[in-house]
Amino acid sequence: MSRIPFSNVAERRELPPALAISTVIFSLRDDPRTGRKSLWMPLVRRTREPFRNQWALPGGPLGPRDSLIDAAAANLRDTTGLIPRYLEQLYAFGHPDRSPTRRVVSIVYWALVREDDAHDTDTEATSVLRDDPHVAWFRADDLAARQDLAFDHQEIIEYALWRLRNKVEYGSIAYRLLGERFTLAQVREVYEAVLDKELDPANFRRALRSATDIAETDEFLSGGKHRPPRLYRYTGSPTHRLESENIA
Amino acid sequence: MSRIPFSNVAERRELPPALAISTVIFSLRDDPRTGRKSLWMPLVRRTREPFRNQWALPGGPLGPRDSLIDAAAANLRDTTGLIPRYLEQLYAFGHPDRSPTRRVVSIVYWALVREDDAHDTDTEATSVLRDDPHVAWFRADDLAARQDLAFDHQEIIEYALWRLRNKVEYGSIAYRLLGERFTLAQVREVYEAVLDKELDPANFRRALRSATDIAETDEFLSGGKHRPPRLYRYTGSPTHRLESENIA
DNA sequence: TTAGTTCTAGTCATAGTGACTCTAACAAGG
DNA sequence: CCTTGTTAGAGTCACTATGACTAGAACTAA
Repeated sequence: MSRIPFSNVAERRELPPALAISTVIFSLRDDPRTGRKSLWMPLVRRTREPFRNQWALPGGPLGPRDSLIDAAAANLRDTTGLIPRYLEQLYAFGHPDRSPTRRVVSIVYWALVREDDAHDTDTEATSVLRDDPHVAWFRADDLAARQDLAFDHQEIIEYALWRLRNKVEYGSIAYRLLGERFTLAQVREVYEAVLDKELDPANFRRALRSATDIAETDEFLSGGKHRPPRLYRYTGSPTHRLESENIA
Repeated sequence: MSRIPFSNVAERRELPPALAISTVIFSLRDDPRTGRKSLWMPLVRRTREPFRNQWALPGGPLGPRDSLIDAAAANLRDTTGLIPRYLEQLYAFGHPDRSPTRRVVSIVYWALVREDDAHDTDTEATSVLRDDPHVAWFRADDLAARQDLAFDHQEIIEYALWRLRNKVEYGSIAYRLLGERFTLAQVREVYEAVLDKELDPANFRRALRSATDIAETDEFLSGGKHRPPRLYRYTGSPTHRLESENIA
């Protein structure tokens, strides 16, 4: 690893572009504002220039022996402690001026994390330095409107949100944000959070029951102050287009 | 540009990954086999190792001042002479072993070219060396099954074909593969070629007329041995998600 | 003038969907 | 024990989208 000194930014820009991997992480959380569930994501605070102390997507360099998705998963674990249930390539961002120093091309992945997994990590991360946390969670909708994020990360988040909302296979998305067993109402909550609109429970139920990748179990979820709903499980295959992508 | 000598492949692999841009180009052509139109794409013959003399996707390095899409367009013009009507990022391929020499991460774009534009270039390219052409056109379906392409380009083509067939906005795709004015039957030919199945003319007509991004003109296409069909034009906006992407 | 072709309009049955109603099955509180 | 509140889950109705099909319109070629 030889570091070559350059006198100014212009010269650094003529270097071959550096390659970085970043990840947009989605999880589901209770939203104190609306009372419903909504989409949240963790950002990390930058410790170095440029954009020191500003919030950024977790990311890092590409290891010499890692595939792109492995690099994304490894980095995600190192920076946030999270292990995603889903990981898919989002887009490669490479505008020449997206980094003020040397040119960086970022291959961005997007990940889905279960609510339980995410909450564990959250407390763990904030317990280190509660006043100045290294990782913090934000409402996805808020971030898409903020202007103080590092690099072009606000634009990336905006695009990730768009992709999530225009994803065709919502079935698998809901499953990966929930646990092994779930009620149809929970799936509906996922849809409502992602699409940001209320759905008719009866019609939604009818649609889901005609979906092939969800099967009913013999278990029911008791404890609510109402009729116990039946639990369902995901039966669709975890594989996707492009083998070895995504995560079980 | 200093070239550092390395004794073996293993050491080269520890270098930072090189970045390359490649493009999968689709165009529409008469298919002598089926008699209908089908999807074709041009490949270039490699002049250097590795995979010397084998067919590969057109591609090249990323210029220091070009955006990713500009690099794709520039390279596409230089290697094949083609100017695409549509250009969108497909995927970033970065498996550690996809190149036998040093590690290469390829950001791949996919392009749509009009039949007229493509045919000009074809004759131009083959006229240079008719026996051993630099560029040649292949049926997309055939390529997706071939095993003798350079690098992982067969896999990339397979994925590009899958993406094209699962594209939601077919309207704009048909428009970009055709000219400014087109008949509804021509649009149907595009759909039939892409989806690889026959469509009912009357039903297809009904569906297209309810689409908002196609408007009828006062012109008709005469010359056929049948009732002259009306000509239509595309009125949808060329802009897409991610500004400055795609091409007018 | 006739035959052959495609364009174009229309019908009919069916599948899917949004809005809505109603009953079932629990918990909580008197 | 019984009422009330809540959500689960089944079902109805109207409307829309779509596949299969029929038939007339408008051209060319012979």
